[in-house]
Amino acid sequence: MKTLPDLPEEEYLRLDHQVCFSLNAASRAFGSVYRVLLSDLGLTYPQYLVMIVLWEDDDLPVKRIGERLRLDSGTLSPLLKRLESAGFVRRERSAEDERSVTVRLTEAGAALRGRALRVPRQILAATGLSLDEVAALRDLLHRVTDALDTAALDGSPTDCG
Amino acid sequence: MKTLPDLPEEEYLRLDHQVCFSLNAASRAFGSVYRVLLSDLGLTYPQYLVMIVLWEDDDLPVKRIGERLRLDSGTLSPLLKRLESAGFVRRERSAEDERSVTVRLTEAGAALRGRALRVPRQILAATGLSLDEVAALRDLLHRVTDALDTAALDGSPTDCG
DNA sequence: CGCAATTAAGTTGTGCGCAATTCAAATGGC
DNA sequence: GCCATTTGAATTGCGCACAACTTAATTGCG
Repeated sequence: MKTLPDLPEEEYLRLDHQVCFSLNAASRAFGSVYRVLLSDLGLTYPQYLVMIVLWEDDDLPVKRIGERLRLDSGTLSPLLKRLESAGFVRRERSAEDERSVTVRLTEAGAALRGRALRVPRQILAATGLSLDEVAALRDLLHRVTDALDTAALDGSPTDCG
Repeated sequence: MKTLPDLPEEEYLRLDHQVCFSLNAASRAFGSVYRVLLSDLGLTYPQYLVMIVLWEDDDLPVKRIGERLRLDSGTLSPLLKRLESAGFVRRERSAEDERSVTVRLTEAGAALRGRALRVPRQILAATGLSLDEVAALRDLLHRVTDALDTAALDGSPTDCG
């Protein structure tokens, strides 16, 4: 199984060939559009993601939220504090396990969902993609993410050659 | 021309359906792998991108670098300062236009390219994608980015309905 | 020419993302 | 039961991304 042809390394180093850069650029382009749509709701995009998780499944420990979003407490702790002071969630120490902090929607947080419902369609429209293309893109990205995670875990210098 | 079928808004709000999240996750997965590879060179990923631009085309004003990477001076100014104090670039006011600052590789910066040549292949290998798949992904991402940029410029609430 | 508008960098402030560390609570081996 | 280990959050520190603003140089209109 051969994945890498014998092209000069020079070629691969060009900016135009960097997938990661395209990915990065796309991610930031999304950011601009989301920023406009979400400013109405008083949310940043990462905060919106946390709210989506809670709208699907309320009353979660920080740990679980982090697992779903691939974020650690270093990112989530301050973010959740901001969501709390915005009045969208409440945080309380778990009774069974005093180490754990449970995050729960407030009424305002739950109510916000209604106003958020229109966002995904607007975003989808802004991408100019069909639903099939979106699905294809998502699957491709999942594959890449999994592969990269594996490579990172192996810590291997991915011996190629 | 119909791009959006009549599914309940609820469906679209699920985390699994958010392309942007997949994109985000992929971007961060790339980050972990790049971090390991680039720490050898003493570069962060955004710094690496700036170096790629300069390796392709040395002696550029900050403005041009920003255009290629979609970054503004608020991001580039401190980043370039760090590259300068790392000894990889030099910054000097342009003679013809005193407003402009020209960025130029030092010998160390130019020499670094040799050690960076192996990075793209390692990254490509880590993605587990074929060259064709990479190209397809890149094209799809470019399309999305362009569409999102247009939507952002229009500032339109992307009337869908 | 003279002055308003534009342009290029830089600065400030906010919020992420992540590594590294700290602390307290829980767990497991003996 | 006791103590080392592990675990969940929080904190600290650094770098990036971006909005908003500042400053200084240039352009262009009258």
